[in-house]
Amino acid sequence: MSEAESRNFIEQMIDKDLAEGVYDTVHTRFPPEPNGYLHIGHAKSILLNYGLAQKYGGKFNVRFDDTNPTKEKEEFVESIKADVAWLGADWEDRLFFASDYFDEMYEGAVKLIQKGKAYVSDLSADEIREYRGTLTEAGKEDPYAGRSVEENLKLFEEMKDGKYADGEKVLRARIDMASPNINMRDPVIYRVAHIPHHNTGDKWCIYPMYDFAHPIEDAIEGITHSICTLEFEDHRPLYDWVVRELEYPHPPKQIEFAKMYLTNVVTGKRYIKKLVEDGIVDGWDDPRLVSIAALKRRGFTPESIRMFVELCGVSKANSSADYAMLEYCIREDLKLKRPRMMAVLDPVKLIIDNYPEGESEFLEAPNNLENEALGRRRIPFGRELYIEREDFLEEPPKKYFRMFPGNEVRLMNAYFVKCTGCVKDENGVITEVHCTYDPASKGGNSPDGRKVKGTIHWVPAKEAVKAAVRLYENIIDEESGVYNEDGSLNLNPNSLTIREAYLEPALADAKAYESFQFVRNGFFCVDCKDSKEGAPVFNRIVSLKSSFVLPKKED
RNA sequence: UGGGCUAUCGCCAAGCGGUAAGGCACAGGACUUUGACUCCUGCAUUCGCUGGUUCGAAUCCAGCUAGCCCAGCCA
Repeated sequence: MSEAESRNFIEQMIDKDLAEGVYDTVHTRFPPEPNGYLHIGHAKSILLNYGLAQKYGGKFNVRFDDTNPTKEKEEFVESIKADVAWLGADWEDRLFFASDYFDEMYEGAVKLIQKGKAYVSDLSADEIREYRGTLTEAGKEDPYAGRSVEENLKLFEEMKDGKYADGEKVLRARIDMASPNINMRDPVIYRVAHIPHHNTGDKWCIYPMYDFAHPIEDAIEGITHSICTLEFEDHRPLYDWVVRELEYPHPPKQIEFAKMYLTNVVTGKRYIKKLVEDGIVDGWDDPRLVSIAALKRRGFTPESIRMFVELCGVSKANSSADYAMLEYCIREDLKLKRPRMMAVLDPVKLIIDNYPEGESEFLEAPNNLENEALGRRRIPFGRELYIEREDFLEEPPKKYFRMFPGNEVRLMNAYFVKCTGCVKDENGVITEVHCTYDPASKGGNSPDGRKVKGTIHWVPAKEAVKAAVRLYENIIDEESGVYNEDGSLNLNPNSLTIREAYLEPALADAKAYESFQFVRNGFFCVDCKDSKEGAPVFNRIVSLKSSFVLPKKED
């Protein structure tokens, strides 16, 4: 890393801190609230924090920010752990819960009260809102702000002991009711909630608010750079206030960056919930979604997501990356490390008229031309094959290099064949394509050196295995954007196509999570949920780029 | 409308007073047992706008404009 590579703004800030001796190490964290599934946006935060720790030889924690038991669930703790681990962000032995620090947070609150920096208020939620003022008007002092330290101490302890009902009393930080920053107008830092907590059970009936808890969590863990998203910028003065008033010796520093999502994807919890409830998707891990679990099931690799995050960069400008960038990353990752097999998604029979009836043979083929380490395979070959329906055209347009009467093409890894015609049924649908082959061209090259322009893939008719193959498109209709005028989602009715495809026999035993490149049809992954032993179901991860498009028919 | 933040190619994004990196996308061309991959080539006289400072500005200053965030006892 001796190159003068450009550093993002966070790295520049860290460099400065290190150079000035503000910190002598880098310690980051990923602090999810266990209230839902992680998605691609979280992946950015995870990999950013983890990557920074790696880059600077520091540490990375995972910490569940579970300060609000009304929203959190144990099941999300497990799914989040699985997703972070899958992405490769290693927290080693540093997996924490904010709720483990409730004692220290309580002591912190007491300390603030003792310093006269916090007070118990009896105002209702509505009254607090009224007293807070508006964006343009200053707030008014809380009528309970004048309570003595002793009284506040006593009241706060009683809150802890369960003497008050939910909402009856709160603890507020005494800062500045006239601050232009609304977050500084005596924010509530503790509330009463008689709800069992997934981690602490019913030990507590008061819970700290994010703004008070988060800086303490960071300080306790020795976090140096607390990286969060832009909407917390206005909270930074409060963050700094807490670590200052609580007198932490090495206060952490909050740095904000812009979240970045993909264009035309849905990440909102309530929308996804509705898609699941309406049966439009088959769960939070439906391959059309961009939750980490969905991306994994679709066949994306951690490497591809890492590449994507790096490619996108980090900044403070709100932005939305093209889905094409993600697609590029997964193609890039998979193209050299996955076998390339032949699969026919829309089959039509090809009959080689001069191939002896009843005979067959095995042909050898490399699993990946550019990567010999992936080995070779043997494919059965015979008189009858299946080819892609679009690979034969009775009347080809210009620059069409595949099958048409009189044209010679190569059957990939097999022989040169010359198209002789086709057979149609009473409706004019092509049922068979006929050709003759050149036995001398075995392997795909003719000894006389003649060339063909087109190479097409095929599978043997008898030995081919049938399998369900699912093709995906964006679940959102891209033309009209994500939302309809009424706020509902603008769905693409063609987001899922299921095909009964013919595959090379070798593909019959593919295991869940295994992925392949189907020649010309894209990258596919064996679905981990719907596949059964010997009956894989394939999800298309991404298609291949194609510069050949049939000209549109003119009416 | 108070406060905070942002604005550089269709999409990301470098740039930090010395005369616009890179990637994706796109378009040409070469190569090819995947019309894929790979390889070349092209793609902002211009940095939201307007003024100012300067020999010199995307970078500094002033004033506009647009977008995002904040009035949870959510995070």
